[in-house]
Amino acid sequence: MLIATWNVNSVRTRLSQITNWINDVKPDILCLQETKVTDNDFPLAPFQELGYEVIICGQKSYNGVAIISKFKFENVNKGFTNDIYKKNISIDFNEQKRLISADINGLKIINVYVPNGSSLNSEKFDYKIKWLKHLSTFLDEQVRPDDLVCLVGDFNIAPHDIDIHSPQKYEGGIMASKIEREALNNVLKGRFIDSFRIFEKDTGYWSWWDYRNNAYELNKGWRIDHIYVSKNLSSRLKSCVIERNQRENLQPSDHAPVLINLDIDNHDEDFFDDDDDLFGI
DNA sequence: ATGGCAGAAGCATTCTGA
Repeated sequence: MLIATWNVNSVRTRLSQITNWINDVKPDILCLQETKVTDNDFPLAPFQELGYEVIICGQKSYNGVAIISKFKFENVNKGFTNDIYKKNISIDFNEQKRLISADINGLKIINVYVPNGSSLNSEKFDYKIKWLKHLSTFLDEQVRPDDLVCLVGDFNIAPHDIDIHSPQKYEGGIMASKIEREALNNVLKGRFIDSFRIFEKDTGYWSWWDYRNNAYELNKGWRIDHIYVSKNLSSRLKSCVIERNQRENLQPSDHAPVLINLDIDNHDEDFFDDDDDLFGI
């Protein structure tokens, strides 16, 4: 089962690149961020024509998330759930469309677009940290111990120094600060693992390159897009790759897709069933 | 310290992103 996340920086501008990539890779589930479009104007048909269902949670100009799936959706949540939501009376975290989740083919898929935060002394940074705390509470209440969970998206945080091309230059700054990393760890709380780091321990792998300063050509990137899976899925992970060639498209997104292959189609029980059938022949 | 590049809104230029 192929599951992907991609900050596309406008689904309408990137539409043909996304459908081309779907035709090429044929993911089972694709989570999008920064769709930058209202639900009324979201281009559903191109994905439906490829045999996918779509759920969307968008707004005008900014933010916006969507999930595209070969399988049907159950228990769809757009934004934070009401029970969580009403506990915070100071900030309306559902105003900005940054969260969508659903149960898909036995998995709980949670797609996030974490706020960027601008700079450490800004109000936006304060919002980013509070948003992550809110997400942590959301997970506390939504996720059961035995759930099979994929928490994916653009986290706008490099988890470690090896996830930045020049860690000394950006040390302690936005997307690299201790405060953000601790807020992220509080979300993960030891219950999730970073799929990419199961397969690759080295530095030099990026999912985002700034449009400015020729960053892609100079390979000055950051790894800020992540696929976290619950620990009970770790033995099912077959691969995790960053599709960096998508950053070489004409008029590309500044992010590349991240893709995992999860072996949940062949449970042990199924193997036994197959064996029984074979012996019966 | 600032801008650089890109998208949306909307028609000149501003806001936002990371």
